[in-house]
Amino acid sequence: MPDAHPIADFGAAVAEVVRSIPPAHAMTYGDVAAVLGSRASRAVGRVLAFEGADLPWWRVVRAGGWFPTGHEQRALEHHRAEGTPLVEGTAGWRVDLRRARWSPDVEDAS
DNA sequence: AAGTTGACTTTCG
DNA sequence: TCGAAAGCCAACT
Repeated sequence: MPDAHPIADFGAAVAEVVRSIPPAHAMTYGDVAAVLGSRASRAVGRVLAFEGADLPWWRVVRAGGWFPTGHEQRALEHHRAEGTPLVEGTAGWRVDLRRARWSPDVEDAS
């Protein structure tokens, strides 16, 4: 698996996974953590808060498809622009994980 | 070295 | 079905 930069930190691994998410798709924090072999969903959020400046963090959502706390509006704008399947709920808009959920190990086998 | 925090998840009431 | 509590992992103090 060719990678331009050395990956040795949890944050770097999270960054790679998030970047591997194609448009119109999304993953949950738990899924990303599972890909890394851990359940550190919280640590994933922490990484996105720091590295997310250059990452499509809006493609990573909470369990159920809702956007991260405090960034719902920001993520919503991105998803509307990307064309991610959204569903309207009483609490607002959420990602339709039934269609948008995606795993990096399915198509990105390199 | 030990305790607290956090862009979370899951289970029990 | 909805709400609160405990659980987990990694980073920071």
